[in-house]
Amino acid sequence: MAPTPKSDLLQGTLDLLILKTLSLEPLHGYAIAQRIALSSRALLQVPQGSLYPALHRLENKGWLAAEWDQTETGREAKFYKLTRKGRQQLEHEVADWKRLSDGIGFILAGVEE
Amino acid sequence: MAPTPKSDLLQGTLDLLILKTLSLEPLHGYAIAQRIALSSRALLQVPQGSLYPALHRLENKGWLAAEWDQTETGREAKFYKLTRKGRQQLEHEVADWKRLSDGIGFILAGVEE
DNA sequence: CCGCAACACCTAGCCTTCCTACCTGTCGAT
DNA sequence: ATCGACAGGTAGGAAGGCTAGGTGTTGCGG
Repeated sequence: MAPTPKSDLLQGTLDLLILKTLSLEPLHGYAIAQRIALSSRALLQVPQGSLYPALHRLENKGWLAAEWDQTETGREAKFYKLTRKGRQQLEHEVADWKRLSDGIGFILAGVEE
Repeated sequence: MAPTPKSDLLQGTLDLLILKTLSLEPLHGYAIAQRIALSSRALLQVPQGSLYPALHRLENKGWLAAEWDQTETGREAKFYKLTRKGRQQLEHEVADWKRLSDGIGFILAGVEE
């Protein structure tokens, strides 16, 4: 079978990925997905059916602000950018991720004391 | 503020933690939670209400086998051990974790290209 | 002797988040 | 004229974890 590009990321990481991606520059939804795929070196891919609801969710929580604008190619698209709260949330999520990632790292390494 | 013991791990990682912990030696449920806390250096803590249902789930999938026995202190406890299928699943989950972890690592590092 | 903490197991019910599978519409190239 | 990439979206369901409760035992401090 084909190398199975594998979608399926872990619950909870999607917010982190979106927030981090938008912390560099505002982007529209479609571009966010591309950017995530690109900068994760194709390890992670976000399906549209996960992405758009997530964007709405994050916007409702006040972490993102949306605005219609034009892409470089002259199309209408909804651009999202981080709010102040979103930036704080990002820091928070990065810390959480690090804790989890370190914790699992220890366990997988079999490092005991 | 106190170091915030923080529970809340990500969905999907619990199976990995249990499988890995049991790959070293069979343990009963209560001890699994302690072992995870210990070998993650207290970064991760699994509440009982997450642990026991997870053990049943993994057993139903055929990844664990359970057996009543006595603890060192002479109490009855249900000991779980990995099945062959469980070991395969562990490998699988480790690979998935690595992919995710690397992917997010790239993105957080801002490594592009 | 009483009570409480640690040991050890369990369930119900809710909540969140994600995925699959759809749908709409535009633009450019073939 | 049609097809793929671009760009947005929804509906429905499944999965998995958390909170909050519950049972019973053992051992220790007061």
